[in-house]
Amino acid sequence: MSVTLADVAARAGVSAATVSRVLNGNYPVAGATRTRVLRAVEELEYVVNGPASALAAATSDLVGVLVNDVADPFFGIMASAVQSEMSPVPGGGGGAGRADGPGKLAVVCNTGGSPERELTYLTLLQRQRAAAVVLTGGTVEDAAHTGALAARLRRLEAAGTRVVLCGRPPMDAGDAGPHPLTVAFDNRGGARRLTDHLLSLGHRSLGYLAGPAARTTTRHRLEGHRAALSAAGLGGDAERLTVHGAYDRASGYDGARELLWREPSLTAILAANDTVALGVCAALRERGLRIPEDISVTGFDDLPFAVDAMPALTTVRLPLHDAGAKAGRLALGREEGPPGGVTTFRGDLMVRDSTGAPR
Amino acid sequence: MSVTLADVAARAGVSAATVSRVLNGNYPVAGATRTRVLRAVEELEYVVNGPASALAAATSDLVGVLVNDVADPFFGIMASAVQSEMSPVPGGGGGAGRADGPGKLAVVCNTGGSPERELTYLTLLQRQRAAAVVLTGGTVEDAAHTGALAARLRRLEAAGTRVVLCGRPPMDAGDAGPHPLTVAFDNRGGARRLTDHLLSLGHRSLGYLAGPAARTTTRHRLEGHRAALSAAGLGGDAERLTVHGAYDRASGYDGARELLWREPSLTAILAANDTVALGVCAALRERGLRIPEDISVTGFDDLPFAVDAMPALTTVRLPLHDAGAKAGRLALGREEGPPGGVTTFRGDLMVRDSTGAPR
DNA sequence: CTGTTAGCGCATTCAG
DNA sequence: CTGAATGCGCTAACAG
Repeated sequence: MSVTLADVAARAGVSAATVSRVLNGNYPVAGATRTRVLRAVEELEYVVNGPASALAAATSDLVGVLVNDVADPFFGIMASAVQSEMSPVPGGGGGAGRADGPGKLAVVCNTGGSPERELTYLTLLQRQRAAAVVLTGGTVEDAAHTGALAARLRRLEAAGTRVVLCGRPPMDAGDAGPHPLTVAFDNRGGARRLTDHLLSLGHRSLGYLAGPAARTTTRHRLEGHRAALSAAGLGGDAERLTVHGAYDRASGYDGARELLWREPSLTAILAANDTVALGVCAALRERGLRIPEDISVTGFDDLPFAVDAMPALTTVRLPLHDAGAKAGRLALGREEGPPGGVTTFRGDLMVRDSTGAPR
Repeated sequence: MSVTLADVAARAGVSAATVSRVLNGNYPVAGATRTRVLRAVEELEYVVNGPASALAAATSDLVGVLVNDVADPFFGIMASAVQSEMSPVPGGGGGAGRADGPGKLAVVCNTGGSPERELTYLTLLQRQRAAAVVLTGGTVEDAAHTGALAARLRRLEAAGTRVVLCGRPPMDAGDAGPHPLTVAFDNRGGARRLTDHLLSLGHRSLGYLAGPAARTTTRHRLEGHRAALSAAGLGGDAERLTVHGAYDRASGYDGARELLWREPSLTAILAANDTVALGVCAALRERGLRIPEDISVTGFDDLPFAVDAMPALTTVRLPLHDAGAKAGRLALGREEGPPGGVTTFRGDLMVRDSTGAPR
């Protein structure tokens, strides 16, 4: 049906082994036969059979990238960065031909934030004998899932698949669990700086719109916020002024209304991320409140649209691209991890127009 | 090294073939042995070897989704929709067990808009013997690339891979070329309605910020715009009032400045898409121009952030999710294409606050 | 319903 | 430097 190695070999008048060696370039082959083989490949429009090659070599060139939501730029940017490291010899200028084979195929898989789908994809990737897997974004904090995930990752690593966490806190799976290379964000510190900024502006009544409960990212950002509040002696009301919701615009809209209902004298609302902040702004606008004159609003992540929001959002900038790129390099083994295996990127406060002093 | 089918067979006291049949569920197996096999699979933590299975069965469960930019929600939304159709038995409620196997693995590949990378990925996917390939978004209109692409798609189809175009105009590769199933957007019509809207508001001096030249999407939107202009007898100045740029915010910013330089009396600027429109708004704001009092601005696509822009963007809504979902179903053969093979989605005008009558 | 027998297409020993 | 032989792990005919 399809043209195979043997066909190419016949056409070039050599053995299949030689063709294989030419194609993989990991073995000495005479220049003359080499060009002859390459010509045959061209003429026959031969394309390697990946499965067969993976079976024989016991490895594949697939790298899985798991994201909670491809449609969300937060993940899109990281995924894009991971993938940008997969091309053959990105920086390596010298020499002829490919050095690293034809490059890895980075495949992004959408888990929708569901633990089950995350596990399903990991199984699928393990079945494909993926070369590496990058898990991006926070995860659910649930004993059952954490255990299942740790088990699956252990098996993946045992099967030779490199596992890298990106934008997810380090795993602590006890003694024997896996401790994959990790690229983390300092969500706690970023949130703390954000709240401190508001406090220094004079705000004393702050509402917090948290992400879904039981997610690492949610918890860390909330902890940073609460730490700043406690340090300022404002910890008492924190619980009442926190509302949980999804990481989307609608949650911001609904959450702002709920917060204002609970405490009409709020002078600032901190949103779980930029997208949520947009929803907050919409609700506030609808209510006739001016930002930041009547109430300040903050986001988190500094996605590209944050600067174009109305008004431009004060937020915390996460180096999503850098983190993704580093994760990609770690996944390919192109870069060593630090001693502890964990690299942490800090988030910088970006002060813009959505925050100001309270009236 | 790894546990294989044979190991499971031995543990369950059956033959490898039986285990295979149980796992694939496409052949009758006695209930007793079935459970016995399943238990052995559990105990051994067995995971199918994808490459081996793909080699033997001459098919794989990979579906490739090519996008120009994963970090752009335009593509993220379509990719997410395609993938949402891949899960096992999405609607099929009845019965026990999976009906369709463990579901296809949709893999998103980032071409960065580069024709070469597009071809590279198609080769990679062909090598993986992908079950289907979905090409999203517009493409470069260049004889060389079009030819190479048509050739590669023909080979893919010959190799049994289903090819679907999504958000890309139908291919016309002459007689023998491939005519893949297509889900297209009526970019021309949408652009025309947008310009007509502005004209009916009274605008007579309109600037157009086009996307990269030689791209189908760019050309179609521009054609729609020009058609509306010509119908109103305003075609003469069109060339001078058109600036090309990338589909990003920076191009909007630079382009708006260029247009205003060329023609300070402009009362409206149409951007190639929403992201570009954000850049336009930023440039205008910087110049002290009010939107829409001094100048109207429009986007295209109606991405989620369009409604939260400053001011809310008048734009054309493209049913990105629906289109992606349909493409996914076509790719899986779950749905038949229409007679001609081409489904066209129209774009609806969304009038918001960024457009108004000229002074 | 189940076991046996052959390959799928390629990478890799081992000789030459 | 090159060819011949072997097996990767699984599925798909065939028989039973």
